[in-house]
Amino acid sequence: MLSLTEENYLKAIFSLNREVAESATTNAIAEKLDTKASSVTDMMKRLSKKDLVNYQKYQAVSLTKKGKEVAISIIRKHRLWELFLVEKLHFKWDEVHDIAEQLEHIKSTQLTDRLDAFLGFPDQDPHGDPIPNKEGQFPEDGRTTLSELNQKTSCKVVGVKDHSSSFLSYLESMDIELNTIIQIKTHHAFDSSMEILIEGKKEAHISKEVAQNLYVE
Amino acid sequence: MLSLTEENYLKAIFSLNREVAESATTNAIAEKLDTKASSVTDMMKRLSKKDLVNYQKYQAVSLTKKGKEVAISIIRKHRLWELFLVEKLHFKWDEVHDIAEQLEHIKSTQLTDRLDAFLGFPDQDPHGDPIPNKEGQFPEDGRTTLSELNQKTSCKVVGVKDHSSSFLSYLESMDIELNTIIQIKTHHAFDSSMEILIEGKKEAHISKEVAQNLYVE
DNA sequence: ATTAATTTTTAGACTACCCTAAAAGTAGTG
DNA sequence: CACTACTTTTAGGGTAGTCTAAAAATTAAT
Ligand SMILES: [Mn+2]
Ligand SMILES: [Mn+2]
Ligand SMILES: [Mn+2]
Ligand SMILES: [Mn+2]
Repeated sequence: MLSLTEENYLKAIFSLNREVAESATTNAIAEKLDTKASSVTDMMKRLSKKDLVNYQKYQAVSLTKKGKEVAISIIRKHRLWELFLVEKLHFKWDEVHDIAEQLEHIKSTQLTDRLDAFLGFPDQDPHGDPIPNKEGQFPEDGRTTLSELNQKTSCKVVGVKDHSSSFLSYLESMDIELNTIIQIKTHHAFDSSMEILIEGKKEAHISKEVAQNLYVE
Repeated sequence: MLSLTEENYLKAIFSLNREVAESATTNAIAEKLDTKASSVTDMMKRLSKKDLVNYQKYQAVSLTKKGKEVAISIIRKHRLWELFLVEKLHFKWDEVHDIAEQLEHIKSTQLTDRLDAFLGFPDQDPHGDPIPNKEGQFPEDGRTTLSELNQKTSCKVVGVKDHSSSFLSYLESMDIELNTIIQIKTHHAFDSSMEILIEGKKEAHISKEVAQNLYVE
């Protein structure tokens, strides 16, 4: 049985290596988990002994098959709980992450699977992130960001890339949420910023950074 | 912020003192939490320093106001989650306790209150136990056990006193569950056992112990 | 009132996890 | 190749929580 701490390390390594291969270095992991490099080294030795990570001194670490399975199951639980909180308990999408950080560690396969069924076997969480199924497979995700679209096109918000509370509440303040319709009026070439129309009502100017972090279709 | 371990100690002390006053001795607590007396002594010192228990060497321990509040909030969460598991995720009543033991430690007042609302502000868990409200008050509970009733009377099962998995699955095997109708045919005086009719269909003989652990009305 | 049995506490040690400071390894630069 | 900057590991120590074995206190019995 793994501890909450071990599970968090595995999840951190998984997400680092998902973004950029070979990027799960001691320092990167420490940063992500808000701990110190020496603590990471310590933990890598223990996880390695349990055959959860491939660790060699001074080298970036990777997950073993077993480690990957655990990480994915934590992510699955995290996202299912987030969806539950939003859909059933009416939380807003920027309020659920911290609670899900706790709920993701509840150990009961039955519970996870029944929650999955209760939610109708969803394949996206409230932030538009893919929810892996019982077998650990991620649903296909051919998502486009707003920044990839041309002028005069119209689209619907289906997710965010950046999940930070600051970004989410910025969106909230702009009245942008899941399923909001956005029309691109102008796409400035020089700084990639945009003039947009939100829900056909409100005009706004958004920066390149914002456009790159909004998934649309 | 309290640790899971501290919370479990508080809950154990609360339930010991609920049943019999002055009964939260070092040994009793150790037994309840499946640990050793020396560990309990150690923890009592720490909880005492945090003003959660009143502890004096060699004496039974009691909870302070603060300690009682924490214990009740854990119990509230435990019972709300149990009800959620049964009502919404269709678990059986003998399957939910262990999962609720984990869920009761999730820290978010908002979550608890919204779960409460989602379930319609219930005042009983799936085992018929009272669920304290947001203010920590237990709903009035004037429950009767089957053993208190006379011959030729009829009643409905509304809860159990003993929550052990073994008792619950014994009931399951007898087709006795929440809301089952039971008619008492004979109440033997010498051993307090009973001949009963379950749901008007099935006859059965039950012992005093069973009758004393079934709440009915 | 002694002695015996039982309960509780202390002493000392262990694991998981974390930290700081110092040592060692790796990489980049002239 | 030597020097520097940076990363990682080691050494040593801290806290929370646990355990066993022994000492001390309490309770029960003679
Ligand atoms: Mn999240
Ligand atoms: Mn986590
Ligand atoms: Mn329970
Ligand atoms: Mn518990």
